[in-house]
Amino acid sequence: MIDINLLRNQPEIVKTALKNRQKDPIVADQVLDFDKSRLKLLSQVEGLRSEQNVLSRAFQGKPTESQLKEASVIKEKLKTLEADLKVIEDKQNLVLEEIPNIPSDDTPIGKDDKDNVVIKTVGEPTKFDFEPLDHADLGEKLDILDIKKAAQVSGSRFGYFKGQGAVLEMAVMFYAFNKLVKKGFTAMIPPTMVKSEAEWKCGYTSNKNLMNAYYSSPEDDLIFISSSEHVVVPYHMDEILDAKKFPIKYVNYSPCFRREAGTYGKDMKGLLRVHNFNKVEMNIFTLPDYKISDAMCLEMLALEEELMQEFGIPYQVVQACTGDLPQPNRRMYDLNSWFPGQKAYRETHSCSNCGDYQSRRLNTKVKIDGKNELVHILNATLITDRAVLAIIENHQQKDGSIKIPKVLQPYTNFEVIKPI
RNA sequence: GGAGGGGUCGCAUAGUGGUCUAGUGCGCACGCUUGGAAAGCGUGUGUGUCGCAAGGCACCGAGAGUUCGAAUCUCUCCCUCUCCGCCA
Repeated sequence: MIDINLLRNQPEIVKTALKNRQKDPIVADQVLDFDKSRLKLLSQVEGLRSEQNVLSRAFQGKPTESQLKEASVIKEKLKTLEADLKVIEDKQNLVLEEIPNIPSDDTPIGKDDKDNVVIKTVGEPTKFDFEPLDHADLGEKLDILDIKKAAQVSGSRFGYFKGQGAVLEMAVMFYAFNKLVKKGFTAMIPPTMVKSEAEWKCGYTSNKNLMNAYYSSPEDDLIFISSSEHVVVPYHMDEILDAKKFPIKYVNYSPCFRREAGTYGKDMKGLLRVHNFNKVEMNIFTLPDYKISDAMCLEMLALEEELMQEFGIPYQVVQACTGDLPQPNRRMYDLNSWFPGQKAYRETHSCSNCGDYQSRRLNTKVKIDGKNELVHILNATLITDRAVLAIIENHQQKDGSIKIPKVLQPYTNFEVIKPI
């Protein structure tokens, strides 16, 4: 949620942001209108409550008839005014929640992901002296991925990692996880279901379309996480953190669940777009200073890059434009890896600074010079299944085998996946 | 899933309808005292919100209700502890 004071004091900033993010700026005025009437009502209600309190304190023992009468009058007035206030508060919040975060100044302005800007290309698309296969074909030939069986058992957009494929998956996850633990991140394996309230505080579900993106169990009021961010970021809700311990860095491993509603027909071959995948994620809490948190965002990006370089995957770094920015983000980079089977760069990572957009509702603060300030919160992919697919495609050999990157070999205990 | 106990200011506790504008202890901060420290003594000590300010309002797990008035009574929910059941 954005700061209502920003909207009150500098509405133009919010309106420009809305425009750039392809939203109707009228919501800014709607909130301000509600805010005006709300404050008016609020001062009336508080005035009445004050009268009520004064009167109540004057009662010693039993109140007299006339005192009771006076109190009843106040009570009746309060009843209607409080109801009005509640209605207008709810209305205001509903619209306010829809306003996304203000993009950073250097975020390119654009309509959708087509306007994202490539800021870096590392390596060249892998060259082969044969026609490379995609991971689905390779996976079937080598018996390391089973998509057909998964379709029978669980439906479309699921997969089995099998045999050496399963070992490779675990090796990639654990290598990445351990790498950050060695760099001082706190390791986390969080719950994979979250109460709707905590999910709401993360700021994604105020965009109503997003509820469609999640699996949920309404009778239990639980939502399956689409990323460990949704349970690790609320880990510090309603806390005042110790400034001396900043930045607070977590590396989390978890399965992730996404309905992928509205993506019918897209990426139907292979396991690039699945309902259920594994991910190692970074979540960082920094002091509330964009200089600090934006620098941290770049540090996370560097870690993503380091890993992909170790795995020998060519990639591009893309800066998301205003139209492609998720609701809580002020800035986002995507890392797109080369997939020889598709002859295309595909998104494997993202890296975001959400500023105080999430901490405002989560009520996660830090005491600075005696004042409590909302912290900045960042999230970034370290590695997912998609990177495993990229390894499979980029390291395929003419004889149909797959070479395992050196850094992973101590974790897989094999150097190559050979055809059966 | 069943039975019972409990959730109060950083921590521990008191509080069972008006004296709670939440007391006390610990912790913390500052001061006095001291050669210095400890002890002792004194003062202070949360969050949010409205307001230029003075100050007001709200917050005792969350929400609703009863009442002139709720930490206190009622209802629903959440969390937690103990026991039983089930179970990796």
